[in-house]
Amino acid sequence: MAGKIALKQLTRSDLTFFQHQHEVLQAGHQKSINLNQDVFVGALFPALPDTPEGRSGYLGMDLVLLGPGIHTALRLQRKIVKRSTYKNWRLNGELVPKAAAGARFDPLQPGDFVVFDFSGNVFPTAARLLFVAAAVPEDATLHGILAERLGSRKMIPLDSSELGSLIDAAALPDSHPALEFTLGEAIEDAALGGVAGVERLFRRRSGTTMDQEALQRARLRAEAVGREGEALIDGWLALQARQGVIRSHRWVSDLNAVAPYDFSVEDAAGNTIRLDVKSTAGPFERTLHISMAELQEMADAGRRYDLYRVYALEAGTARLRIAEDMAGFADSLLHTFSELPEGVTPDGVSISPAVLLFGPEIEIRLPEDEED
DNA sequence: TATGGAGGTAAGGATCCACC
DNA sequence: GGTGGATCCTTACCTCCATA
Repeated sequence: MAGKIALKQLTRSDLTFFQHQHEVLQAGHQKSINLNQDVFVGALFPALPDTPEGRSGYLGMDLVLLGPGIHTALRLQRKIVKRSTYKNWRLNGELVPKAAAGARFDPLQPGDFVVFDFSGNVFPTAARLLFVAAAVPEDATLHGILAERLGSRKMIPLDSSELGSLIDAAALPDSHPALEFTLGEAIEDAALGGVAGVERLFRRRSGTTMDQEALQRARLRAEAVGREGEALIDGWLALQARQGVIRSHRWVSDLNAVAPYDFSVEDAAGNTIRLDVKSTAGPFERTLHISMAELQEMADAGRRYDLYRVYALEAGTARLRIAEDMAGFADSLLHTFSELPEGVTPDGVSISPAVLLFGPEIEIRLPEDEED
């Protein structure tokens, strides 16, 4: 996940977000977690006040709650609101009921931590929340490290690499949900069949039931991202056709899921180009995977085959870089594979985008009527 | 040191819903 | 329909801190 990350120390009133603490702490009627202005808007979403969503003061939100300690993810729908009279945005809506959460959040006390990982570039559309409680033995080391990092401040932004370093330093047990933050890229890679991701997970994790759940979530997410990326390119190509940049296009994989390419495009000169879309919500550099069938199709010298790298993908927006005419590259790989012993055939390859010749970045932002 | 902005807390009003 | 409790939302006020 290419998230915007923040670390916050929980106050008494923040903990009223949970039914148990709301009853026990008697910390007022507020049922929300305060999102400090300087971090939530200033550091993470500076353009938010200028968006219709920001002006509406209402952001619907899918939440995945992780921790404290070792628990499976709890999914909820809540909202982040800011009325005109509010000073801060607040994660609000409804407290987390005991019926849904059991006793897992009961150990949380004022002074404990929550790590927010928001999805969304301009405004948040979803978030993962990792709760870290001093009273939970599995969290104790990480709690100390986060306390030292936060110092006297109440809420700070973090980048993913720094969060990864903090979590690594805590030497958490293999099944701790915080590892989803450091191993998210590896999980996505493994879900797509990447060898590097599998190796990294194998080194760090021990195949618990939580791993299966995380992997399944990553697989479903990767599929959804792939589909969303193709839909976005479909809309973008339609726009290109209307502007006369291309004559027409056809979304082939929408009709035939096993097709070795995603789109067939007729350019302005009437040439047919096949193209495959590789999408990620993460950064451009994330490893991409090409199947053997796609490689063979690429190597067909009679027709141009382009690779579309869609990244930083989120609702209706993404960035795109295009590697044109992959035939030579695919041909060289297939030549290498021909040296393998008879009866041995690779299923596909994992490729760092750095080894391909990509064109400049194109920002894709479709008008609302182009989405879907 | 004064001031203003932001964070945290708590009081009270509005609304919903179960029960009679 | 009336009543009362639970829940949710709004707002006021206190405290802290950065800045001039």
